Amino acid sequence: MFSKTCEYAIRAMIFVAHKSKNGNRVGIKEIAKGIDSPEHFIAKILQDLGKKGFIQSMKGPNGGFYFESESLNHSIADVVTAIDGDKLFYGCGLGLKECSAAKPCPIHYEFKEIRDNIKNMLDNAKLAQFTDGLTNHLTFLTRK
Amino acid sequence: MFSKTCEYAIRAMIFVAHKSKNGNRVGIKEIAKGIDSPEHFIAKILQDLGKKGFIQSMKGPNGGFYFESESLNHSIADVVTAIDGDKLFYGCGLGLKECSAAKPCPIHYEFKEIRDNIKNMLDNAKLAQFTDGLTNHLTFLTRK
DNA sequence: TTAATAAAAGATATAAAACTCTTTTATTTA
DNA sequence: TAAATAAAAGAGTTTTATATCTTTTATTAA
Repeated sequence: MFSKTCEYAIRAMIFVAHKSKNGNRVGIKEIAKGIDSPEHFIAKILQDLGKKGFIQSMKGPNGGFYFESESLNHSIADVVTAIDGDKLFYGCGLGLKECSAAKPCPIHYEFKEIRDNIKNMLDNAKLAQFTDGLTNHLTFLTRK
Repeated sequence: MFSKTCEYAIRAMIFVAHKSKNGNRVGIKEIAKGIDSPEHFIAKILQDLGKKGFIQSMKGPNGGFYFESESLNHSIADVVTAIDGDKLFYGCGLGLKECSAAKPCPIHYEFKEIRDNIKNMLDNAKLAQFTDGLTNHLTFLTRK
């Protein structure tokens, strides 16, 4: 469904949202460990998301990644779009460049329903809402 | 959602189902043109699906790909599973190896709904049902 | 039974995604 | 202001997916 890069991105964003609740900044090593991802790889991804304004960061001692409160209101769909683009939400299921009600592929209508369903779900999934589950150990981001 | 290989596979299967209705066999060149894919690449894919019993073929003059009637009853889900595996239907949305109600990732329940939805739709989409749309020019497999 | 046809198979090439390593820059604190 | 810290940036490697080219095998029809 998502690229591996995007999976790491979502995991990292939720992890940082969770860990930086109290105003702390979270270092890249802690993030990499916390979501079980290659350190330099997730660093690149977060730098990219940082440039795009989805997450904040600061260099130096006590530096790390964190969220300004507005950023916490971003949705998983925002992250997906930033990393993988919007093909998942608007692209043809069979990969045709042009596919619409005007010139539908064979499974166009079945797919449109699914895509709308996915978009709807991911639009309504805000980063902030996933922190409590982690805090209360009801949900998990690693398998260790 | 699907790999490119899988997109080509679905397009080819529907195309052959459509073209071989009358008992004709469809050559690989015609298929490649008909679904706008690299010839040798789709050949490999169909050979693979042939070995797995999802499509039939015959060599030599008047040879090509075709369907025995039972094969036409296969679903798009069958094709997807044969090519991409069942990660889409059962895998974790965030790529965790182990993710279940017992140890859910943060978005587990939201995702389960979507996955079930996708599986249900693709299970119920049989190859045979997409041929009429092509015959009646209500649906399309290329953009030419 | 030979020539033509078309899929099967094998080997190779290219491109994209995933991942790693090294150097630089910003920030803090002693 | 110097040393330590941690992200940013740049360059490179590895792996996987996608695509191409060549040879072989099965089938048909003349």
